[in-house]
Amino acid sequence: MTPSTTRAPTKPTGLDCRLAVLGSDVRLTPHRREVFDVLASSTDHPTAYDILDRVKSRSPHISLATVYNCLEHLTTHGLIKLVHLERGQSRYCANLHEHVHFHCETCGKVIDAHPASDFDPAKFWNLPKGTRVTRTDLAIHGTCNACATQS
Amino acid sequence: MTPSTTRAPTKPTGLDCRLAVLGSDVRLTPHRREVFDVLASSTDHPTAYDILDRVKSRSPHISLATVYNCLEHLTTHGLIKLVHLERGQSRYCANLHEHVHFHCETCGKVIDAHPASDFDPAKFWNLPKGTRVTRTDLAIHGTCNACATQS
DNA sequence: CATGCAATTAGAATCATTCTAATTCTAAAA
DNA sequence: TTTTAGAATTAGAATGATTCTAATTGCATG
Repeated sequence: MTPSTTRAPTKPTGLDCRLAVLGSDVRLTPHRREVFDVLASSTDHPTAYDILDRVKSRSPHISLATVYNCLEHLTTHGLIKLVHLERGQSRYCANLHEHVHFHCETCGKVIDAHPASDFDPAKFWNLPKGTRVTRTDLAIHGTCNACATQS
Repeated sequence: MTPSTTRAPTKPTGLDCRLAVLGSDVRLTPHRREVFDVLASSTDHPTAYDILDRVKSRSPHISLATVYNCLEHLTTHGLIKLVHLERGQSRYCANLHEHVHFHCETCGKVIDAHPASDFDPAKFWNLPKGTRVTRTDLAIHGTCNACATQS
């Protein structure tokens, strides 16, 4: 597949779903919609494999490659967030509210935590002059209540 | 190699180097020492491959497996820190002072930023009751001054 | 209804890391 | 001082996660 010319993506019409985010128009094919819905209804920060498993109940023939493609598309269009807490599989998150991730190092659970007050972490650190900040990722590692009490 | 009994690690003596960190005594073999020294004199948050390249100038026969082993040992003993900013290779950091990582999404550079005032990020977030925090990782993503000005 | 590109797919390829089994080294026991 | 047990190191295989490739399918426009 070596296209000789490039053309703007087909405009979304008909069966396509659309979602307006950050002022841009994101085209959602059925698969992309399903991947997004699965993630939006998950609170456990699933991996690509987890998402494949869950989407399969509705679309049994979807492939891992398509899940990765959809996740990539959704991420670059700002509909979901990619989370890197440790080595190995990336995790995904559809919570677009300002939040941080608490990661339990015992059971591996990831919990969203929301700010107690409005707060810009970037203000607290001496960043070099001229630095432009686009996003901050705060990961808090430790032991969750369940693991802490049963030990 | 299937040891029938387990014995406490050999006590460091003679040629072994030692470093007292966080109250524990960390045994440093020559390779571990070299890996640590390379990292301590680097400010660019090198990957395991980067470290292998740099250590090779002193120990041409060191293997990637040994570099990983040394990094693992140094990490679990608190002498260095593991940094996950994006997909792919992990990065390592010997700066044990409280700091965060600024990651330039254009050139990939990683810059340490130190706190402007004393600050506990965990205080600003509503963590579930009973949560124990062991460490926090703050990654700030954006564009560094050099990349911002030349675009 | 034909055309062209986007989306999807299966499977191969790549990349990062960990594992395995053999070898070497070192410190303490004999 | 020699022996010896286990730790460290090694090369290369294996695994796991992700990306790439090439072929196919689906859809919207001409």
